[in-house]
Amino acid sequence: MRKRGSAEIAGLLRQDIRQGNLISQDRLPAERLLAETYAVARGTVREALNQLANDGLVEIRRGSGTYVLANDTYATNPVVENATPLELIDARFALEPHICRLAVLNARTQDLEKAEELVVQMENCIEEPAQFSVCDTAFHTLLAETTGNRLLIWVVAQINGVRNQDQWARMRQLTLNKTTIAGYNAHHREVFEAIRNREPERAATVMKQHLEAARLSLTRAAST
Amino acid sequence: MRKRGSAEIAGLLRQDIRQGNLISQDRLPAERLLAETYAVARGTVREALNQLANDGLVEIRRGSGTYVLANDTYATNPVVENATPLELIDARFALEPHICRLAVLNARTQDLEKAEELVVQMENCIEEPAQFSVCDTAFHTLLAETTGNRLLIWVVAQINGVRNQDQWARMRQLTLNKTTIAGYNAHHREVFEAIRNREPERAATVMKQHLEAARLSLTRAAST
DNA sequence: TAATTTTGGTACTATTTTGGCCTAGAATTT
DNA sequence: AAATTCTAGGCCAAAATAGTACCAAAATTA
Repeated sequence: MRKRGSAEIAGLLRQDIRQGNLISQDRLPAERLLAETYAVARGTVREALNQLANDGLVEIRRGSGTYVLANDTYATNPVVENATPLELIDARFALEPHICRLAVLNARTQDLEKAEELVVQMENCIEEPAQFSVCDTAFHTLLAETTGNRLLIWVVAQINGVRNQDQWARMRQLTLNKTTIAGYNAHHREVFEAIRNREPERAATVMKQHLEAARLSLTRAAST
Repeated sequence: MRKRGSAEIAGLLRQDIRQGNLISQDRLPAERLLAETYAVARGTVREALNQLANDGLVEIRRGSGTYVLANDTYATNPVVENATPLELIDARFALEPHICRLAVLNARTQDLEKAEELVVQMENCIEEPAQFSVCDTAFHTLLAETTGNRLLIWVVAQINGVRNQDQWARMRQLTLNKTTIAGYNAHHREVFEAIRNREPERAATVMKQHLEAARLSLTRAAST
């Protein structure tokens, strides 16, 4: 892991603001908390925040907190922010099966290694929904990256940004239990093996089944 | 004069900056680290960095690091702006067939009316590639809107926003002739009728054929 | 309202990181 | 053989960071 200085942290926060993960008038975590989460001294965080304030991205209020300012430069996207979990699943239903096909065509050895690593990691997360979720996102992101198509990579990144929303987190908590995680893991492994064996249509089909299962969990959770 | 190794490294870094892997205000790895990663002595790296600094690409700050400067020459636009026509087609290949399915499920009478209007309009554009192109975009956008999925609508809008004027416009000029427009029109009409008749799979299949044809035109044009 | 907690502001020192500079020797080109 | 470039290492000074403590403004709570 690369050593992170204030410039890196400022960059990370800038990216979050640009992508709309942090929207106007949101309050950033306290400096001491940011320092802890980035495993960095508070002074470093302060330096990063001052850079952002200089750029007019945030406003720092003594005793209160640091707030994201409205900015015309980085147009935030209310549509993406407000997407419902069901809209999200539909979008993934559109994208990911074909992403699987393209991944089959472009997967290199190192991609397969990374993918298998993630699959194994997820299989060890049956009791830990939160960590499973992180790996799950990483897995689907990796598939997009494997396509080598920058446009698709970007689109998936945007959509993944939505998954960090409150509503999504709540739904996830409702739907992710031992049984569903085990089911998802079986899907993930099958997708991985289809890609490794260079079977594009099978990979796409399994991904469809995977998403269909996810959609079912969602609608079932929503109706209770 | 011996071929300078430092020039090679300067070239590699220059490429990273140009491609946007390193963007404005990013800090380059430390000289000692760069030396290690490029398997080269530190002095060589320093020589390379001084070349870049002379070219005004980076700023070297003693005790701090080497930073990428903002530069207008290498436009560091978002990925979307720089997507190639082929990446674009692949992305549409992923999205639009499923969008057709969802459109079938959600199409209201007024959506069908608008779609038919656009189909007719395109059929009158056989001699006018430019106007055909506008209607074509509108048609595909309408399909996305018909799904009612705001996330998909947004994604398609972003993809349609791909400028990359030069490359894209050139490709369009190369590929859009009377014959191809006529072919596309047949596809569009068939998609429209599949949606009107509530046949989701047929709509998706025809859309795939449509995009396959578009991809073929592209690759054929690119190889000439 | 008053007390408490939280939050940013500031100061200070010790440590680490980083670029600047130098040298001697090996490798390559002319 | 001469000249140039690269390697490898050490040392210096500038800058950034870690870590700590305390202050003041704002927010929260009793």
